[in-house]
Amino acid sequence: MTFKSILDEIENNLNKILSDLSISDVKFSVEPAKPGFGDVSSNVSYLLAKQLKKSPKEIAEMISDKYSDCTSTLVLKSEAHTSGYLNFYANWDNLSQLILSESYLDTCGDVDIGNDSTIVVEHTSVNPNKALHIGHIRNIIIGDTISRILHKAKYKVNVLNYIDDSGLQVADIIVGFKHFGYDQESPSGKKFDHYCGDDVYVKTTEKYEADPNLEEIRKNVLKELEDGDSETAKFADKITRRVLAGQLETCWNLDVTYDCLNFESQIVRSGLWDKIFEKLKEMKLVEFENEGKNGGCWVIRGEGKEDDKVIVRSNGTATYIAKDIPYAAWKLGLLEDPFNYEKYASEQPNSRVLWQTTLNQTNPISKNFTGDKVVTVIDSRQARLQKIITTLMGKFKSVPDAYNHLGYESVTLSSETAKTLGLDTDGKQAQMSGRKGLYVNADSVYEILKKKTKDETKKRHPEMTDSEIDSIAHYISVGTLRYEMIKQDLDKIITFDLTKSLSLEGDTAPYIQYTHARASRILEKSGRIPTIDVDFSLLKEQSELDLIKNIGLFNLQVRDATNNLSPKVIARYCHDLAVSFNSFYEKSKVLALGDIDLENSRLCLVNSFKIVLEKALDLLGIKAPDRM
RNA sequence: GGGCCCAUAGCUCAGCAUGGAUAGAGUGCCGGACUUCUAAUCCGAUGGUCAAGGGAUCGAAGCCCUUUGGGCCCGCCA
Repeated sequence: MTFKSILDEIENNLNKILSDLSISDVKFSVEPAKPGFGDVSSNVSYLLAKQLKKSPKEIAEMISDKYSDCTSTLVLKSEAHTSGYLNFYANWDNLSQLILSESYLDTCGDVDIGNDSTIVVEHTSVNPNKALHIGHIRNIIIGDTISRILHKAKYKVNVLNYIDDSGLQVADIIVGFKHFGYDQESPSGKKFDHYCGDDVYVKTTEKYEADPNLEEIRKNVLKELEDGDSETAKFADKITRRVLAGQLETCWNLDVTYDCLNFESQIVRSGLWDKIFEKLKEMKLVEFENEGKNGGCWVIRGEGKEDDKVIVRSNGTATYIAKDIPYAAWKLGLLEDPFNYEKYASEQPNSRVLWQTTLNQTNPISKNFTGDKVVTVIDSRQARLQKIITTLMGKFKSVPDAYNHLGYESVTLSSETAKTLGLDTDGKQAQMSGRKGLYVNADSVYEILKKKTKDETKKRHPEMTDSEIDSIAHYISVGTLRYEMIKQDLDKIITFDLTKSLSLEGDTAPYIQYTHARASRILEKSGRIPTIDVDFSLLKEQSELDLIKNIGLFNLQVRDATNNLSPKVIARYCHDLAVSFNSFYEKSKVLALGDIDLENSRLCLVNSFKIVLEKALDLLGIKAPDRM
C-alpha cells in the first residue's frame, strides 16, 4: 500500500466518529494536504456545519478531540485549523517504510480498475497517402499513452490502427501515379511516405483546382478502388502498404506499437456492412426517406434540432460514416469476425507481435482483438459523427459507456512557423492541411530535436562515444516530443512553433529526465546497492518527506488518469515528482556525509524515486537515460 | 440557423469532474547560486477585476442562466 493507506485509515476513523454521532451519508473528502497544512486534510467539518448548527472550526476541534482516541498507526496527530479544515500529520517513520517498501515492488503503481477485462484502443488511423505530421503525432501519443495507462490499470488492451486505404485521399495519389506520371520511386534520400505526401498528393490536388475536368478521373479511380480485383486496387494496395511502412517507422521510432492493423478495404469487402445494415433496419435505427431533400436515402434521425444523417445514398452506396458503423460494432465484438490474421512483415522494435487482418483463406489464423469496451482516439472535429456511433453502439451493447470517443483539439501552426512554410497568416495561427502541403512532418521535428540534443550532450560529455551520445539524444528527443503532445489537457489547442515548442528547459521531458540522471549518478557513485533495510526515521527533512509523499501518490495518479482517460495527469505527476526530487537534491546531500546510516536511508529514497519515476515515465512512453 | 469547445499572471498552461484554507507552475524580465552527488538545475523578485453580468449557497475560478470574444463542426465528400 501507499499514501492511500493513510487516507484510508483517516477515512475509516472519521466514519467511526461520525457513526458514534449518529451521522451518516456525508461524503467528505480526505486528501493529500496543500503545503503548510500538514499531510492530509479533510473538509468534513464544513459539511456538518448546518446539521450540527456549529461553526466548521468548532466541529473540527470536536472531531480532532475525538480523533485522539482512535487507533492509528500512520497518523501522529490531528489539528483543527482556524479555517475549519481538519488537518492530519503523518507518522512518517511508519509511512515512509510503507511507501518506500512498496516502491521496490513490480506492482508499484498498479490499480485494479479493469479487472482483466479487455479494452480496445484505436489510434493513429492516418490515410496511407502521406507522412505523419505533428498533428497526427498528438493523436498517436495520446492513444499510446492511454493504452499504457489502461494496461497499468489492469485492462487487457488491444491497440488497433485503422488503415483507411480505400478513400479519396488514396485515390488522389493513385491518380498522380497513374495519370500524371509521377515516378513510383522517391528521389534518393527521401522516405516514400514523405514523397507521396509532399509531392504526389499536394501537386495532384493542385491540378484538380486548375482543371475541374480531372475530377472525372478521380471518381473513376475511387470506384475502381472499391473493387478489390481491379488492377487499380492492386496497384493502390502496393503503394499504400509502402506508405504505411514509412508511417509505422515514424511511430516505432517514438516507441509506439500496435497489436493489429485493420484495413478499411477489407472491411468494405468483408460484407460486414450488409449485416449491420440489416440489424439497423431490424432495430428501426435507420429509416428510409420517401421524399424531401433526402428522398430515396436511408437516414439516421438527428436528435433534437440536429439534421438527419444520410448513411445510404439514393444510388444505394454507403456513405463515409456508414463504413465506421460495422467497424465500431466489430471492435465491440458484436459481429462474427470475417477476418483471418497474419503477422505483419516487419517486426516492431519491442517484442510485441503486430498482426494484420486478411481476407485470404489459406492458412487461416483466427485471433480476437475486440474488447468489452472501446476507446477511439479521434480529434474533436469528428465529435458529431462519433456521437452518432456512440449512441448506436449504446443501443447494440446495452452498456452505455462501452464505446468511448476520446476527442482532443487539433494542433495548429504558429504564424511564425506558418510563415516559414510560405503562408502569411497576418499574425494568426494556421490550421494544418495535408492537401495544401501546410504541415510540419513528424520525422523532421524529430531530426531537429535530435540535432539539438546531440550538440547539447556532446558539449556536456566530450568523453562519450558517438553511439552513447546518439542513444541519449534519441531518448531525450522522443521524450521531448511525447511530453509536449501530452502535457496539456485534451481540450486545449496546441500551437506548434518550430522554435518555442522544442525547448529543453522548464516544464519539459529533459527536465524530468535530468532528475533521473542525477539520481542514477548518486547511486553509481555510492558504489553500494541500496536496500530497503534502513532506518526510515532518519528521513525527516521536509524535502525528504515531500519526495516520499509524491512517490506514494503514484497509484492514486494512475487511478485518476484511468478514470478520466486523461494522460496529462501522469505527465503532471512525473513533473511534480521531478520537482520534489530537485528540491531534495538541493537540500539534502546523500554521499560523503560521514554518517553511514543516514547515507543508506537517503540512498534507499533515491533508488525508490528512480524506480517510481521510471515506471511513471514508462506510462508516457518516455525512457530516462542514466547520464545526460 | 443548430451543435461542440475555449477564455485564469506579458505569453503558454495547472486548478474546475467531487464548491471550502493563502488561486499555482513554466516562460519572459530583474537579481543571486557551479572548488560541491551533473547548473538541461536551484533560490529570490516582479507579475492576477480567474472574460463580463446575474443567480442559487454560510461560502464560487469551479455549479446554473445570460452576454461578449475566439476556435471548430453541421454534404447523397472522406
